[in-house]
Amino acid sequence: MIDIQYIRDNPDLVKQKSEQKGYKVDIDALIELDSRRRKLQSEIDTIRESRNKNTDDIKKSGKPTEEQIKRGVEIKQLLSQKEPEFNDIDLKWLGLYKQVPNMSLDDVPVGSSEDDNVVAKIVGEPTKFDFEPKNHAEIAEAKGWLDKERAAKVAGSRFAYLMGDLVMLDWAMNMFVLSKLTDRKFISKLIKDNNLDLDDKPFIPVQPPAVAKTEVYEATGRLNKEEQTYKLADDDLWLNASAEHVMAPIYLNEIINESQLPIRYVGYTTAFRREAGTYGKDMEGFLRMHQFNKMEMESFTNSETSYDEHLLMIAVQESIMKELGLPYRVVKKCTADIGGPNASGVDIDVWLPGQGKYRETHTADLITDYQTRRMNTRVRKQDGSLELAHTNDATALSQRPLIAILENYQTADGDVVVPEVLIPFMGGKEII
RNA sequence: GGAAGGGUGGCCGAGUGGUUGAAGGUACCUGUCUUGAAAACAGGCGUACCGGCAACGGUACCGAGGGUUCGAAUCCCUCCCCUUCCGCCA
Repeated sequence: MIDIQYIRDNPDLVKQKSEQKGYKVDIDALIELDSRRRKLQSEIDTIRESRNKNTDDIKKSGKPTEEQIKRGVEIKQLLSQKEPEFNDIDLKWLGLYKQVPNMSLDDVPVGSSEDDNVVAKIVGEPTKFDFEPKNHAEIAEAKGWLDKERAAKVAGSRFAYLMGDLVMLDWAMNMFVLSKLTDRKFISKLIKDNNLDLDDKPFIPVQPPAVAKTEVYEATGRLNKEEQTYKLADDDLWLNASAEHVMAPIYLNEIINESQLPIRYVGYTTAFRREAGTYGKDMEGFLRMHQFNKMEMESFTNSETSYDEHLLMIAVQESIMKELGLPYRVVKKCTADIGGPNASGVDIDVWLPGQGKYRETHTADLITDYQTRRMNTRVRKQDGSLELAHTNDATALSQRPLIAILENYQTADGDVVVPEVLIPFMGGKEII
Protein backbone atom coordinates (compact mmCIF):
# COMPACT_ATOMS: atom_id res chain seq x y z
CA MET A 1 0.00 0.00 0.00
CA ILE A 2 1.07 3.55 -0.49
CA ASP A 3 0.68 6.31 2.09
CA ILE A 4 -2.99 7.28 2.46
CA GLN A 5 -1.91 10.83 3.23
CA TYR A 6 -0.14 10.91 -0.12
CA ILE A 7 -3.37 9.90 -1.84
CA ARG A 8 -5.29 12.63 0.00
CA ASP A 9 -2.71 15.24 -0.95
CA ASN A 10 -2.16 14.16 -4.56
CA PRO A 11 -5.34 12.57 -5.87
CA ASP A 12 -4.78 13.58 -9.47
CA LEU A 13 -1.22 12.36 -9.54
CA VAL A 14 -2.25 9.06 -7.99
CA LYS A 15 -4.99 8.69 -10.60
CA GLN A 16 -2.55 9.42 -13.39
CA LYS A 17 0.16 7.10 -12.09
CA SER A 18 -2.32 4.29 -11.49
CA GLU A 19 -3.67 4.62 -15.01
CA GLN A 20 -0.15 4.56 -16.41
CA LYS A 21 0.23 1.17 -14.77
CA GLY A 22 -3.05 -0.01 -16.22
CA TYR A 23 -4.80 -0.01 -12.86
CA LYS A 24 -8.37 1.16 -12.67
CA VAL A 25 -8.94 2.38 -9.14
CA ASP A 26 -11.74 4.76 -8.22
CA ILE A 27 -9.62 7.30 -6.37
CA ASP A 28 -12.56 9.70 -5.96
CA ALA A 29 -14.59 7.00 -4.27
CA LEU A 30 -11.62 6.14 -2.08
CA ILE A 31 -11.22 9.74 -0.96
CA GLU A 32 -14.94 10.06 -0.33
CA LEU A 33 -14.88 6.88 1.79
CA ASP A 34 -11.77 8.10 3.50
CA SER A 35 -13.36 11.30 4.70
CA ARG A 36 -16.54 9.51 5.81
CA ARG A 37 -14.41 7.03 7.65
CA ARG A 38 -12.45 9.71 9.45
CA LYS A 39 -15.60 11.61 10.38
CA LEU A 40 -17.16 8.48 11.85
CA GLN A 41 -13.99 7.63 13.66
CA SER A 42 -13.87 10.96 15.41
CA GLU A 43 -17.58 10.64 16.29
CA ILE A 44 -16.88 7.27 17.84
CA ASP A 45 -13.85 8.67 19.65
CA THR A 46 -16.03 11.39 21.17
CA ILE A 47 -18.59 8.86 22.35
CA ARG A 48 -15.87 6.73 23.85
CA GLU A 49 -14.49 9.79 25.55
CA SER A 50 -17.83 10.28 27.29
CA ARG A 51 -17.84 6.63 28.29
CA ASN A 52 -14.41 6.99 29.83
CA LYS A 53 -15.51 10.15 31.67
CA ASN A 54 -18.50 8.31 33.06
CA THR A 55 -16.33 5.41 34.17
CA ASP A 56 -13.92 7.88 35.72
CA ASP A 57 -16.70 9.49 37.76
CA ILE A 58 -17.80 6.11 39.03
CA LYS A 59 -14.23 5.30 39.94
CA LYS A 60 -13.93 8.45 42.03
CA SER A 61 -17.15 8.01 43.97
CA GLY A 62 -16.66 4.30 44.52
CA LYS A 63 -20.21 3.09 43.89
CA PRO A 64 -22.08 3.86 40.65
CA THR A 65 -25.38 5.71 40.95
CA GLU A 66 -28.53 4.72 39.03
CA GLU A 67 -27.99 7.80 36.88
CA GLN A 68 -24.44 6.83 35.99
CA ILE A 69 -25.40 3.29 35.06
CA LYS A 70 -28.21 4.62 32.89
CA ARG A 71 -25.81 6.93 31.10
CA GLY A 72 -23.39 4.03 30.58
CA VAL A 73 -26.13 1.94 28.99
CA GLU A 74 -27.08 4.81 26.69
CA ILE A 75 -23.49 5.25 25.59
CA LYS A 76 -23.21 1.56 24.91
CA GLN A 77 -26.30 1.63 22.71
CA LEU A 78 -24.99 4.61 20.78
CA LEU A 79 -21.70 2.87 20.17
CA SER A 80 -23.41 -0.30 19.03
CA GLN A 81 -24.99 1.75 16.26
CA LYS A 82 -21.90 3.64 15.17
CA GLU A 83 -19.33 0.89 15.35
CA PRO A 84 -20.87 -1.47 12.78
CA GLU A 85 -21.36 1.50 10.51
CA PHE A 86 -17.69 2.30 10.84
CA ASN A 87 -16.65 -1.31 10.26
CA ASP A 88 -18.69 -1.41 7.08
CA ILE A 89 -17.09 1.73 5.68
CA ASP A 90 -13.68 0.67 6.88
CA LEU A 91 -13.93 -2.59 4.96
CA LYS A 92 -14.93 -0.86 1.73
CA TRP A 93 -12.26 1.77 2.27
CA LEU A 94 -9.55 -0.84 2.77
CA GLY A 95 -10.74 -2.79 -0.25
CA LEU A 96 -10.23 0.24 -2.49
CA TYR A 97 -7.08 1.37 -0.73
CA LYS A 98 -5.40 -1.99 -1.30
CA GLN A 99 -6.01 -1.69 -5.02
CA VAL A 100 -3.91 1.45 -5.38
CA PRO A 101 -0.58 0.41 -6.90
CA ASN A 102 2.81 1.76 -5.93
CA MET A 103 3.81 4.97 -7.68
CA SER A 104 6.40 4.51 -10.41
CA LEU A 105 9.59 6.53 -10.23
CA ASP A 106 9.88 9.36 -12.71
CA ASP A 107 12.56 7.58 -14.74
CA VAL A 108 10.26 4.63 -15.46
CA PRO A 109 9.14 4.83 -19.10
CA VAL A 110 5.41 5.40 -19.49
CA GLY A 111 3.81 2.72 -21.62
CA SER A 112 0.74 0.58 -22.08
CA SER A 113 2.30 -2.84 -22.69
CA GLU A 114 5.62 -4.62 -22.67
CA ASP A 115 6.13 -3.33 -26.21
CA ASP A 116 6.87 0.03 -24.63
CA ASN A 117 9.75 -1.30 -22.55
CA VAL A 118 13.02 0.43 -23.30
CA VAL A 119 16.24 -1.42 -24.05
CA ALA A 120 18.86 0.36 -21.95
CA LYS A 121 21.87 -1.51 -23.19
CA ILE A 122 23.01 -4.56 -25.08
CA VAL A 123 26.03 -6.51 -23.88
CA GLY A 124 27.73 -9.08 -26.09
CA GLU A 125 26.81 -10.14 -29.60
CA PRO A 126 24.26 -12.80 -30.48
CA THR A 127 26.25 -16.01 -30.62
CA LYS A 128 27.25 -17.08 -34.16
CA PHE A 129 27.37 -20.68 -35.30
CA ASP A 130 28.75 -22.29 -38.42
CA PHE A 131 25.87 -24.76 -38.25
CA GLU A 132 22.14 -24.46 -37.71
CA PRO A 133 21.73 -24.06 -33.92
CA LYS A 134 19.12 -26.17 -32.18
CA ASN A 135 16.80 -24.98 -29.48
CA HIS A 136 17.28 -26.14 -25.90
CA ALA A 137 14.46 -28.67 -26.07
CA GLU A 138 16.00 -30.47 -29.00
CA ILE A 139 19.42 -30.53 -27.36
CA ALA A 140 18.13 -31.67 -23.97
CA GLU A 141 15.77 -34.32 -25.32
CA ALA A 142 18.46 -35.81 -27.56
CA LYS A 143 20.71 -36.12 -24.51
CA GLY A 144 17.97 -37.65 -22.40
CA TRP A 145 18.04 -34.66 -20.06
CA LEU A 146 14.43 -33.66 -20.47
CA ASP A 147 11.30 -35.81 -20.35
CA LYS A 148 8.03 -33.92 -20.50
CA GLU A 149 5.86 -36.74 -21.81
CA ARG A 150 6.26 -38.83 -18.70
CA ALA A 151 5.97 -35.74 -16.53
CA ALA A 152 2.63 -35.06 -18.20
CA LYS A 153 1.43 -38.52 -17.17
CA VAL A 154 2.38 -37.81 -13.60
CA ALA A 155 1.57 -34.13 -13.15
CA GLY A 156 0.14 -32.76 -16.38
CA SER A 157 1.46 -30.30 -18.89
CA ARG A 158 4.16 -27.75 -18.11
CA PHE A 159 5.98 -30.13 -15.82
CA ALA A 160 9.20 -31.92 -16.63
CA TYR A 161 11.71 -34.43 -15.50
CA LEU A 162 15.14 -32.81 -15.78
CA MET A 163 17.86 -35.42 -15.66
CA GLY A 164 21.52 -36.25 -15.87
CA ASP A 165 24.17 -33.67 -16.65
CA LEU A 166 21.52 -30.98 -17.03
CA VAL A 167 20.77 -31.35 -13.35
CA MET A 168 24.47 -31.32 -12.55
CA LEU A 169 24.83 -28.15 -14.56
CA ASP A 170 21.89 -26.56 -12.76
CA TRP A 171 23.44 -27.28 -9.38
CA ALA A 172 26.79 -26.05 -10.60
CA MET A 173 25.19 -22.77 -11.57
CA ASN A 174 23.52 -22.46 -8.21
CA MET A 175 26.80 -23.04 -6.46
CA PHE A 176 28.55 -20.59 -8.73
CA VAL A 177 25.99 -17.86 -8.04
CA LEU A 178 25.97 -18.56 -4.31
CA SER A 179 29.75 -18.38 -4.21
CA LYS A 180 29.53 -14.91 -5.76
CA LEU A 181 26.72 -13.52 -3.65
CA THR A 182 28.29 -14.61 -0.41
CA ASP A 183 31.64 -13.06 -1.32
CA ARG A 184 32.15 -9.63 0.22
CA LYS A 185 34.88 -8.79 -2.30
CA PHE A 186 32.48 -9.41 -5.17
CA ILE A 187 29.81 -7.12 -3.66
CA SER A 188 32.42 -4.53 -2.75
CA LYS A 189 33.75 -4.37 -6.30
CA LEU A 190 30.30 -3.97 -7.80
CA ILE A 191 29.54 -1.12 -5.41
CA LYS A 192 32.77 0.62 -6.33
CA ASP A 193 32.48 0.06 -10.08
CA ASN A 194 28.95 1.45 -10.09
CA ASN A 195 29.60 4.38 -7.76
CA LEU A 196 27.00 3.22 -5.28
CA ASP A 197 26.78 4.50 -1.75
CA LEU A 198 26.21 1.17 -0.02
CA ASP A 199 27.54 -1.17 2.61
CA ASP A 200 29.35 -4.17 1.09
CA LYS A 201 27.66 -6.78 3.25
CA PRO A 202 27.34 -10.08 1.37
CA PHE A 203 24.09 -11.97 0.85
CA ILE A 204 23.05 -14.63 3.34
CA PRO A 205 21.76 -17.86 1.74
CA VAL A 206 18.29 -18.86 2.92
CA GLN A 207 16.04 -21.84 2.39
CA PRO A 208 12.68 -20.34 3.30
CA PRO A 209 9.23 -21.89 3.63
CA ALA A 210 7.78 -22.46 0.17
CA VAL A 211 4.26 -21.55 1.29
CA ALA A 212 2.63 -18.55 2.92
CA LYS A 213 -0.69 -17.85 4.61
CA THR A 214 -3.31 -15.85 2.73
CA GLU A 215 -2.98 -12.76 4.87
CA VAL A 216 0.79 -12.71 4.58
CA TYR A 217 0.81 -13.46 0.88
CA GLU A 218 -1.66 -10.66 0.26
CA ALA A 219 0.58 -8.23 2.10
CA THR A 220 3.25 -8.76 -0.53
CA GLY A 221 0.83 -7.53 -3.15
CA ARG A 222 1.74 -10.58 -5.21
CA LEU A 223 -1.13 -12.97 -4.52
CA ASN A 224 -2.67 -13.53 -7.91
CA LYS A 225 -5.41 -16.05 -7.30
CA GLU A 226 -6.76 -16.23 -10.81
CA GLU A 227 -3.65 -16.53 -12.91
CA GLN A 228 -0.62 -17.37 -10.92
CA THR A 229 -0.77 -18.68 -7.38
CA TYR A 230 -1.53 -22.27 -6.40
CA LYS A 231 -3.64 -22.82 -3.29
CA LEU A 232 -3.32 -25.79 -0.98
CA ALA A 233 -6.95 -26.78 -0.79
CA ASP A 234 -7.08 -28.11 2.75
CA ASP A 235 -5.03 -25.38 4.38
CA ASP A 236 -4.86 -21.63 4.42
CA LEU A 237 -1.63 -21.79 2.44
CA TRP A 238 -0.43 -20.78 -1.00
CA LEU A 239 2.59 -22.14 -2.86
CA ASN A 240 5.16 -19.44 -3.49
CA ALA A 241 5.56 -18.22 -7.05
CA SER A 242 8.90 -16.73 -6.12
CA ALA A 243 11.06 -16.75 -3.01
CA GLU A 244 10.34 -13.01 -2.90
CA HIS A 245 6.86 -13.87 -1.67
CA VAL A 246 8.12 -15.77 1.34
CA MET A 247 11.25 -13.67 1.95
CA ALA A 248 9.67 -10.22 1.92
CA PRO A 249 7.39 -10.97 4.90
CA ILE A 250 10.21 -12.31 7.08
CA TYR A 251 10.14 -9.25 9.34
CA LEU A 252 6.36 -9.04 9.57
CA ASN A 253 5.42 -6.79 12.51
CA GLU A 254 9.02 -6.20 13.44
CA ILE A 255 11.21 -3.19 14.00
CA ILE A 256 14.72 -3.50 12.60
CA ASN A 257 17.51 -1.45 14.10
CA GLU A 258 19.05 0.74 11.41
CA SER A 259 22.53 -0.44 12.40
CA GLN A 260 21.60 -3.91 11.11
CA LEU A 261 20.88 -2.62 7.62
CA PRO A 262 21.25 -3.49 4.88
CA ILE A 263 19.98 -7.03 5.33
CA ARG A 264 20.69 -9.06 2.22
CA TYR A 265 19.30 -12.53 1.65
CA VAL A 266 19.42 -14.90 -1.25
CA GLY A 267 16.50 -17.28 -0.91
CA TYR A 268 16.24 -20.55 -2.80
CA THR A 269 12.88 -22.18 -3.41
CA THR A 270 10.99 -24.22 -5.89
CA ALA A 271 8.53 -21.74 -7.37
CA PHE A 272 5.06 -22.69 -8.56
CA ARG A 273 3.00 -20.84 -11.14
CA ARG A 274 -0.38 -21.61 -12.62
CA GLU A 275 0.44 -19.74 -15.82
CA ALA A 276 -3.25 -19.39 -16.57
CA GLY A 277 -3.85 -17.44 -19.75
CA THR A 278 -0.62 -18.60 -21.35
CA TYR A 279 -2.03 -21.70 -23.01
CA GLY A 280 -0.08 -22.59 -26.08
CA LYS A 281 2.67 -20.11 -25.27
CA ASP A 282 6.25 -21.34 -24.92
CA MET A 283 5.25 -24.98 -24.88
CA GLU A 284 8.57 -26.28 -26.09
CA GLY A 285 11.26 -27.22 -23.59
CA PHE A 286 11.24 -25.84 -20.07
CA LEU A 287 11.10 -22.09 -20.61
CA ARG A 288 7.70 -21.67 -18.99
CA MET A 289 6.87 -24.29 -16.38
CA HIS A 290 4.45 -24.69 -13.53
CA GLN A 291 7.41 -25.51 -11.33
CA PHE A 292 11.00 -24.33 -11.34
CA ASN A 293 13.82 -23.62 -8.94
CA LYS A 294 14.98 -20.11 -8.37
CA MET A 295 17.35 -18.11 -6.26
CA GLU A 296 16.05 -14.72 -5.36
CA MET A 297 17.82 -11.76 -3.81
CA GLU A 298 15.80 -9.93 -1.19
CA SER A 299 17.08 -6.98 0.75
CA PHE A 300 15.88 -4.67 3.46
CA THR A 301 17.25 -1.14 3.59
CA ASN A 302 16.35 2.29 4.82
CA SER A 303 14.66 4.72 2.45
CA GLU A 304 17.88 6.56 1.57
CA THR A 305 19.66 3.56 0.08
CA SER A 306 16.89 1.55 -1.55
CA TYR A 307 17.44 2.97 -5.03
CA ASP A 308 21.16 2.22 -4.94
CA GLU A 309 20.30 -1.24 -3.68
CA HIS A 310 18.12 -1.67 -6.77
CA LEU A 311 21.11 -0.74 -8.93
CA LEU A 312 23.34 -3.12 -7.00
CA MET A 313 21.02 -6.01 -7.71
CA ILE A 314 21.03 -5.23 -11.41
CA ALA A 315 24.82 -5.05 -11.28
CA VAL A 316 24.90 -8.47 -9.63
CA GLN A 317 22.70 -9.91 -12.36
CA GLU A 318 24.79 -8.40 -15.13
CA SER A 319 27.99 -9.56 -13.57
CA ILE A 320 26.72 -13.14 -13.39
CA MET A 321 25.61 -13.07 -17.01
CA LYS A 322 28.99 -11.72 -18.05
CA GLU A 323 30.89 -14.39 -16.16
CA LEU A 324 28.70 -17.05 -17.71
CA GLY A 325 29.57 -15.55 -21.09
CA LEU A 326 25.96 -15.05 -22.12
CA PRO A 327 24.89 -12.25 -24.47
CA TYR A 328 22.17 -10.19 -22.84
CA ARG A 329 20.40 -6.88 -22.79
CA VAL A 330 19.08 -4.71 -19.99
CA VAL A 331 15.49 -3.55 -20.32
CA LYS A 332 13.84 -0.78 -18.37
CA LYS A 333 10.29 -1.97 -17.97
CA CYS A 334 7.53 0.54 -18.63
CA THR A 335 4.78 1.55 -16.23
CA ALA A 336 2.39 -1.10 -17.57
CA ASP A 337 4.89 -3.90 -17.11
CA ILE A 338 6.58 -3.32 -13.77
CA GLY A 339 3.72 -4.59 -11.62
CA GLY A 340 1.57 -3.12 -8.87
CA PRO A 341 4.01 -3.17 -5.96
CA ASN A 342 6.94 -1.81 -8.01
CA ALA A 343 8.36 1.67 -8.10
CA SER A 344 10.80 0.50 -10.74
CA GLY A 345 11.48 -2.72 -12.60
CA VAL A 346 14.35 -3.80 -14.79
CA ASP A 347 14.72 -7.02 -16.74
CA ILE A 348 17.73 -8.84 -18.05
CA ASP A 349 16.98 -10.69 -21.28
CA VAL A 350 19.33 -13.34 -22.57
CA TRP A 351 19.99 -14.14 -26.20
CA LEU A 352 18.55 -17.52 -27.17
CA PRO A 353 19.96 -18.71 -30.51
CA GLY A 354 17.35 -21.48 -30.69
CA GLN A 355 14.57 -18.90 -30.72
CA GLY A 356 16.57 -16.18 -32.41
CA LYS A 357 15.50 -13.66 -29.82
CA TYR A 358 16.06 -12.27 -26.36
CA ARG A 359 14.10 -13.80 -23.50
CA GLU A 360 13.70 -12.65 -19.92
CA THR A 361 15.91 -14.37 -17.36
CA HIS A 362 16.04 -11.86 -14.52
CA THR A 363 13.87 -9.18 -13.01
CA ALA A 364 14.85 -6.57 -10.46
CA ASP A 365 12.09 -4.97 -8.44
CA LEU A 366 12.34 -1.81 -6.39
CA ILE A 367 9.38 -2.00 -4.04
CA THR A 368 10.18 0.93 -1.70
CA ASP A 369 7.75 0.77 1.24
CA TYR A 370 4.78 -0.69 -0.65
CA GLN A 371 5.03 -4.13 0.93
CA THR A 372 6.40 -3.11 4.30
CA ARG A 373 3.53 -0.73 5.01
CA ARG A 374 1.15 -3.66 5.07
CA MET A 375 3.65 -6.00 6.67
CA ASN A 376 4.42 -3.39 9.29
CA THR A 377 8.16 -3.81 8.93
CA ARG A 378 9.87 -0.73 10.24
CA VAL A 379 13.30 0.67 10.87
CA ARG A 380 14.41 2.31 14.10
CA LYS A 381 16.57 5.10 12.78
CA GLN A 382 19.79 6.19 14.43
CA ASP A 383 18.00 9.24 15.88
CA GLY A 384 15.32 7.05 17.45
CA SER A 385 12.58 7.79 14.93
CA LEU A 386 10.73 5.14 12.95
CA GLU A 387 10.26 4.71 9.23
CA LEU A 388 9.00 1.91 7.04
CA ALA A 389 11.72 -0.35 5.75
CA HIS A 390 12.31 -0.46 2.01
CA THR A 391 12.58 -3.72 0.11
CA ASN A 392 14.20 -4.77 -3.11
CA ASP A 393 13.96 -8.14 -4.74
CA ALA A 394 15.61 -9.51 -7.83
CA THR A 395 16.31 -12.81 -9.52
CA ALA A 396 19.76 -14.16 -8.73
CA LEU A 397 19.34 -17.28 -10.83
CA SER A 398 16.38 -19.04 -12.37
CA GLN A 399 16.44 -22.06 -14.63
CA ARG A 400 16.23 -19.96 -17.76
CA PRO A 401 19.97 -19.21 -17.87
CA LEU A 402 20.35 -22.99 -18.06
CA ILE A 403 18.41 -22.84 -21.30
CA ALA A 404 20.68 -20.06 -22.48
CA ILE A 405 23.76 -22.14 -21.78
CA LEU A 406 22.42 -25.12 -23.72
CA GLU A 407 21.65 -22.92 -26.70
CA ASN A 408 24.69 -20.64 -26.65
CA TYR A 409 27.27 -23.28 -25.80
CA GLN A 410 26.04 -26.06 -28.11
CA THR A 411 28.36 -27.77 -30.54
CA ALA A 412 27.65 -29.16 -34.01
CA ASP A 413 27.68 -32.64 -32.45
CA GLY A 414 24.86 -31.78 -30.07
CA ASP A 415 27.12 -31.50 -27.03
CA VAL A 416 27.30 -28.57 -24.67
CA VAL A 417 30.53 -26.87 -23.66
CA VAL A 418 30.61 -26.09 -19.96
CA PRO A 419 31.26 -22.37 -19.33
CA GLU A 420 34.66 -21.92 -17.75
CA VAL A 421 33.43 -20.56 -14.44
CA LEU A 422 31.22 -23.61 -13.96
CA ILE A 423 33.85 -26.27 -14.59
CA PRO A 424 35.06 -26.33 -10.96
CA PHE A 425 31.47 -26.95 -9.88
CA MET A 426 31.07 -29.74 -12.48
CA GLY A 427 33.79 -31.89 -11.10
CA GLY A 428 36.16 -30.67 -13.81
CA LYS A 429 33.92 -31.71 -16.71
CA GLU A 430 34.46 -29.42 -19.70
CA ILE A 431 31.87 -30.77 -22.09
CA ILE A 432 28.62 -32.62 -21.53
C1' G B 1 -2.89 -36.79 16.05
C1' G B 2 -2.98 -36.92 22.03
C1' A B 3 -1.62 -34.10 26.71
C1' A B 4 0.03 -29.81 29.37
C1' G B 5 1.67 -24.79 29.63
C1' G B 6 1.84 -20.04 27.46
C1' G B 7 1.14 -15.33 24.06
C1' U B 8 1.77 -8.02 27.98
C1' G B 9 6.06 -2.19 25.52
C1' G B 10 12.74 -2.82 21.27
C1' C B 11 13.80 -7.23 24.60
C1' C B 12 12.85 -9.78 29.47
C1' G B 13 8.98 -9.67 32.89
C1' A B 14 4.94 -8.03 37.00
C1' G B 15 -0.09 -7.60 36.76
C1' U B 16 -7.13 -11.89 37.73
C1' G B 17 -12.87 -6.21 37.16
C1' G B 18 -12.05 0.53 38.23
C1' U B 19 -5.86 6.04 40.03
C1' U B 20 -2.33 0.13 35.08
C1' G B 21 -0.93 2.84 28.95
C1' A B 22 0.63 -0.60 32.04
C1' A B 23 5.50 -1.98 38.09
C1' G B 24 10.54 -3.70 37.78
C1' G B 25 14.74 -4.91 34.81
C1' U B 26 17.30 -4.34 30.28
C1' A B 27 18.31 -1.84 25.75
C1' C B 28 18.38 3.01 23.68
C1' C B 29 18.87 8.67 23.96
C1' U B 30 20.56 13.10 26.85
C1' G B 31 23.36 15.13 30.90
C1' U B 32 27.11 14.90 35.13
C1' C B 33 31.84 12.59 35.96
C1' U B 34 36.25 10.92 32.60
C1' U B 35 41.96 12.47 28.29
C1' G B 36 38.41 8.88 25.90
C1' A B 37 35.52 4.67 27.00
C1' A B 38 33.41 1.73 30.82
C1' A B 39 31.13 2.11 35.57
C1' A B 40 28.10 5.15 38.70
C1' C B 41 24.34 8.87 39.22
C1' A B 42 20.16 12.02 37.19
C1' G B 43 16.54 12.71 33.43
C1' G B 44 14.02 10.98 29.01
C1' C B 45 12.01 7.03 26.15
C1' G B 46 5.52 2.66 22.93
C1' U B 47 2.64 2.71 18.34
C1' A B 48 -1.45 4.18 15.24
C1' C B 49 -5.39 7.44 14.08
C1' C B 50 -8.07 12.27 14.75
C1' G B 51 -7.84 17.68 15.95
C1' G B 52 -4.14 21.81 16.43
C1' C B 53 0.96 26.32 13.34
C1' A B 54 2.68 24.48 17.86
C1' A B 55 2.71 23.42 23.02
C1' C B 56 -0.76 19.96 23.58
C1' G B 57 -5.57 17.37 23.68
C1' G B 58 -8.73 13.05 22.39
C1' U B 59 -9.33 7.82 20.99
C1' A B 60 -7.59 2.93 20.22
C1' C B 61 -4.12 -0.95 21.00
C1' C B 62 -1.72 -6.28 26.47
C1' G B 63 -2.02 -12.82 19.90
C1' A B 64 -7.02 -12.09 16.64
C1' G B 65 -12.28 -11.72 16.68
C1' G B 66 -16.80 -11.76 19.44
C1' G B 67 -19.49 -11.55 24.29
C1' U B 68 -20.61 -10.19 29.67
C1' U B 69 -20.36 -5.35 32.44
C1' C B 70 -21.69 1.37 34.02
C1' G B 71 -16.39 -0.14 33.32
C1' A B 72 -12.12 -5.68 30.65
C1' A B 73 -4.92 -6.85 29.93
C1' U B 74 -7.93 -9.10 33.93
C1' C B 75 -14.30 -12.93 33.37
C1' C B 76 -16.75 -16.05 29.14
C1' C B 77 -16.75 -18.06 23.89
C1' U B 78 -14.34 -18.99 19.09
C1' C B 79 -9.98 -18.94 16.36
C1' C B 80 -4.57 -18.35 15.53
C1' C B 81 0.35 -18.98 17.10
C1' C B 82 4.43 -20.65 20.30
C1' U B 83 6.83 -24.06 23.91
C1' U B 84 7.30 -28.93 26.28
C1' C B 85 6.11 -34.19 26.50
C1' C B 86 3.99 -38.53 23.86
C1' G B 87 2.85 -40.67 18.97
C1' C B 88 4.21 -40.62 13.73
C1' C B 89 8.00 -39.26 10.30
C1' A B 90 12.15 -37.11 5.99
